[in-house]
Amino acid sequence: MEPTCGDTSLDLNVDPSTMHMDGALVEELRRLSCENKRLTHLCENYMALQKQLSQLINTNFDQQLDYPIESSRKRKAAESDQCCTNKFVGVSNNNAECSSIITEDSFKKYKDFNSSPKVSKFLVKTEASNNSLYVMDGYQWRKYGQKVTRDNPSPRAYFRCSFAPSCPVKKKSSQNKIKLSNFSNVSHHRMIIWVQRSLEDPTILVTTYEGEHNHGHQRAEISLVSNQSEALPPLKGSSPVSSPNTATIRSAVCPTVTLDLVKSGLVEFESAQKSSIQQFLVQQMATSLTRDPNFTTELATAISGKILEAQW
DNA sequence: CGGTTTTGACCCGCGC
DNA sequence: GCGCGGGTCAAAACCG
Repeated sequence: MEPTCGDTSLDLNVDPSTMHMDGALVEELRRLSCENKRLTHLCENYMALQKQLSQLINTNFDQQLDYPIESSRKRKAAESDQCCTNKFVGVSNNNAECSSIITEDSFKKYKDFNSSPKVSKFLVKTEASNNSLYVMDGYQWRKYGQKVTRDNPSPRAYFRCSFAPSCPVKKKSSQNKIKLSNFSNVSHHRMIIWVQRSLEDPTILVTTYEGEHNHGHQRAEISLVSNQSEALPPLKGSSPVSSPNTATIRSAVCPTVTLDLVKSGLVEFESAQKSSIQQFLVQQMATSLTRDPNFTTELATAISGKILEAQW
């Protein structure tokens, strides 16, 4: 499937002082130009193949997602609520040619069959070595249970949205536990998530959301995992969101950025968050690309090709 | 010390 | 009514 090609590594360590526009050099530049065109063509073919693959995967996921939700209670709810069930497929950018891949942290909504988000289902591609059930989607979740279900040996983890100004769900001292009856009054505010690994593909996390957030994102946690670095471990213990008025952007490479929401407010935070993420993504891509010796080689080849074209 | 995670126990709905 | 299985609770452990 992967197109085969010869050794494309080029020795561009040429001393400019020894550079003479003689026949040999022109011939070399012509060869490099041809090679560059061949690489470009190769890259286009690769992208086309990858597009086809992702379309194929999406088709398969659509078929797999048509199974009813496991619990009989859920099954009934799903039947009655079928029209408002969303099915999303989160697909990581698993381009092996890049030195960075975007993992579950930045999964995207791939399909939206209905505008009502009461029940949403995501498939999130994860690293094979990553066994955690954490899905970083910008919100902060508190795990409140884990269960091994009958039809899947992988445990299912249950999370609740742990922070919202209007959300009364809080864990207090042992004398002031939140009872189940408290939830019934605020059921429309309640946001529940459960996560389970797919039986067919253990690297895929099946993430189901129930309810709607009545607040903005509390935290944008984008993790770009390069070939050298590791995925961020789940946040344990004390949350980096030290107060309800702060939000933290973490990354494996960049230092932690904490935004003060006291003055700016949530709306401004949303835009600041987006621009921070965009800025971070650009920086991360640039860092990853410049760190890759193959990229610098290809860049030099492309530039020399352009120079050659201009000269002809 | 306060918040989060873990995990066994309990609750409750459903099918038989 | 009983058993099963999924969902949730809550005490203890853990962590920064």
